[in-house]
Amino acid sequence: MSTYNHKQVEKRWRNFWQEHNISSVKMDLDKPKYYCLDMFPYPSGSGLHVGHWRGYVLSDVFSRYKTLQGYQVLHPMGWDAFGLPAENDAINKGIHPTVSTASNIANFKRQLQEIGAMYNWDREINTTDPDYYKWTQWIFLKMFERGLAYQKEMPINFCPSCQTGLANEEVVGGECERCGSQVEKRKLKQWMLKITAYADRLLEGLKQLEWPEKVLKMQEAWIGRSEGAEIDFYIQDMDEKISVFTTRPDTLFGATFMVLAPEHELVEKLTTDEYREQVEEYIRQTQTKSSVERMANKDKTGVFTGSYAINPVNDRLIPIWISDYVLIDYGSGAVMAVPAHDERDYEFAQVFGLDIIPVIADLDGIIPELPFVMDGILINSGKFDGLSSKEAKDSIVKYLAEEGRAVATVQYKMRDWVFSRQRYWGEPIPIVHCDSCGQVPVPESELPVRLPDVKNYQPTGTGESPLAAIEEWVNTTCPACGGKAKRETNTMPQWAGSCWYFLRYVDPHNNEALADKEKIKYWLPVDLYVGGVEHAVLHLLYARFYTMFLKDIGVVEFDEPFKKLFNQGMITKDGAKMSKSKGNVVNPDELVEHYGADALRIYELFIGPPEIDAEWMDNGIEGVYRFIQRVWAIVENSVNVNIEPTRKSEQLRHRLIKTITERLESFKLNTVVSAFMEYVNEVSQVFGGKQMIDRKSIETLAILLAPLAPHFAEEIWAKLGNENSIFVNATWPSFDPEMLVVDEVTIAVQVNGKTRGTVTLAVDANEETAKAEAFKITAVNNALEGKEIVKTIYVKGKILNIVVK
RNA sequence: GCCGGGGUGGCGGAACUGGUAGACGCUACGGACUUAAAAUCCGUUGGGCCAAAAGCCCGUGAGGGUUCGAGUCCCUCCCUCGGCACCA
Repeated sequence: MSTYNHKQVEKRWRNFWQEHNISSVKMDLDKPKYYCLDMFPYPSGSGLHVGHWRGYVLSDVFSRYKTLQGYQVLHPMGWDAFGLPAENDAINKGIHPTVSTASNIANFKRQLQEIGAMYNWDREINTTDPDYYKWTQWIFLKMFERGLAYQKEMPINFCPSCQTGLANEEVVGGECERCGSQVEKRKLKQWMLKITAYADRLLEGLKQLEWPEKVLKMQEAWIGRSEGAEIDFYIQDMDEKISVFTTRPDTLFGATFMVLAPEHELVEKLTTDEYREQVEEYIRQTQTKSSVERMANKDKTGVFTGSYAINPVNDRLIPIWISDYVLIDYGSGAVMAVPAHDERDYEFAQVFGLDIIPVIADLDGIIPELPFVMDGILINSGKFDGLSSKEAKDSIVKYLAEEGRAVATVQYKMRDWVFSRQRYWGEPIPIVHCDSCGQVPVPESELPVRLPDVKNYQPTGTGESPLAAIEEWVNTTCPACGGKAKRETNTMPQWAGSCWYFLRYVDPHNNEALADKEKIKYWLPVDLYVGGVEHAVLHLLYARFYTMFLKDIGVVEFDEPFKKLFNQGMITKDGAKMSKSKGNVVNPDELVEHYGADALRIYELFIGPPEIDAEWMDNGIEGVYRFIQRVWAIVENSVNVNIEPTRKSEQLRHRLIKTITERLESFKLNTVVSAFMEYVNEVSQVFGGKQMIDRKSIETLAILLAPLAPHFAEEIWAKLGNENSIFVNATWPSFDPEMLVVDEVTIAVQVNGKTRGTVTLAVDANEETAKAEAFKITAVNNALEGKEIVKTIYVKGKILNIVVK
């Protein structure tokens, strides 16, 4: 008997699939479709480890399962290839990003092919391909046309030593990731995308998604909608007013001071000469404080400006302070401080000895310990006394609104998206700056604006992108007036290309549009999106935003691109996330070599519940390997022998179909594997423990195994005499419920809830029969001795419990 | 601090809607085959009492509760991993 030679077999079938174009898929309106998408990777130099494999195996299992069920399955792969590592390599080693990217992609592709994954390679995309980023730029232009892309002065991270702007993810603990210098803030004109215009839709849309609760919550928190009011405060002896946002207008009578962000535009005007020195010193301090310090130290600091505002409900004069606990970019950058009912204001009032007036009592009318931040009943609030917080929020805003001094509003934590990077390796922003015409979009016919080749990737030192140094590229003519103009030298962030890539896969070579409308209509939305939870907010929010925008301009017909999201858990080694620096990376290549891709695939599933983190065990794969060998031995023993199925073997077979199907559908993939093992253990006993089974059982087993172990299943399928691929020939089997009915069942016998033994009965045996059998058990009789039976509980097929006293 | 996940043998984990806790796999030990080894196959493997078996006791992070019966439901708490964090 020959052992199963995975190396030969897997290679042969991979060739077969390639030669017969098995993975190619076309739109077919007569068939149902299934779009199974992996988050496409950034092709890094270090390749894939077994942690990455987990998600890819999962999506491939699902794709193959759906294929066997007769769906047209779109399961594409591509490369999110713009990004910093390639650019850094270019700076440090002088390798052109295109070159390093291409070789990394080749390695990734090899690894993915070794998984045996059924990717539609004829639809491969690459975000750095000009034919692709042409459309990334096109979407930007459409946003620009509609006022959703605009420029604004924004502080960016700047490394004084590397002389370059840094992305947030390159700043670690306030220091430059590469050289360790303190990162500074520099104000530069940045491109922004007005994602806030979609805040409500982004929030609302979450309701219809089958996403992990965790991700929905994270997005909700990120959008951070809060309802409240804007209230105007006049300034004493000055023709100015300050507007504040509050969610608690019911506490307005308790506002005893006001706090502005140090950057607030009125600070200078409000500061009296007496306090000017201190105020300026404080502002200077906050500016030099790194964001890390500002976050770490939550002790309240601040200074008085010398001016007073007037509380609009009681005309009380309240001092105006500045403090860095008030953020300039939320609300109006100013707050009314109600120390009795807000923890931060309370702390501030304590530090500086400011008045604290309670205006909310609890529901029993008692003033609780301050600060009391819950809703309650109003006190010390003039004619509003006695109202509940809820009523008062309304009434007070209405009252002030009559005089135009308040308006109900909604605020979001989400900010507009800073969309420019001072980088070479990204999509050029297709805008031209003309002295007479201003910002002029590059005409669609001139897209793509290609990245020029450069010799030197060194940053310019001005905080501009390296593109700024390429004069022949920067200097151009204005598309509007034909005069001298300069190209925008900022590039797009890495997220840009991934915001819409799932659309391109349906029509990757289209030159006329980002994708054909009919094809979009057929394939989208994505039925299953598989990827790591690290993209819970940014990528998944940006992609939703893009989709909504594309719907608004008539490119797509749906709001939400990803119906169902699945986040696979991380695979850890020695209790830690796998990383090169920790030296705990498990490389799949050797495992594939030794045990085969199928064994590795199955182990990736078997390791634990797919959504939960799992610890890698080197010898865990051994068990899976043995399982494959064992099944192979059974197949070899049986295939040329004529074995008649028995009732028992048929029952096991039908039960297996049911179990595997149900567990696949509910993503309990670790238990899919154990179900196969249990089946093989049991079925090999059926025919006298001879490690042989009937042909029908082998056939079913092969099909059910095919999503998990495609090469292995093909080999069995061929051994059965089939000539084409199992994925072409076979269809997913169904089970007969009648075959699941068992006639005997073993149930537990308990005395007072403690199990004392088991009895095997006919499924529909009555209580008397059950009891009679139970009384034959020594342990049951021991427990009953000298006791009185109070009652018995008998649940057919489940339990017999005898209650005694 | 807030939100979410997790806590079950030596290890990874199973357990439907409350019904025999520890399936399946790993490890370890014993045995068969072999000149020997590898591979394979068979058996044992939560802890304890007992020479052994029968039998009994304990056992799903801790403590309470509901129930004939709780890993599963309710209350209080602990540990751990992630996310957010001065958003008024």
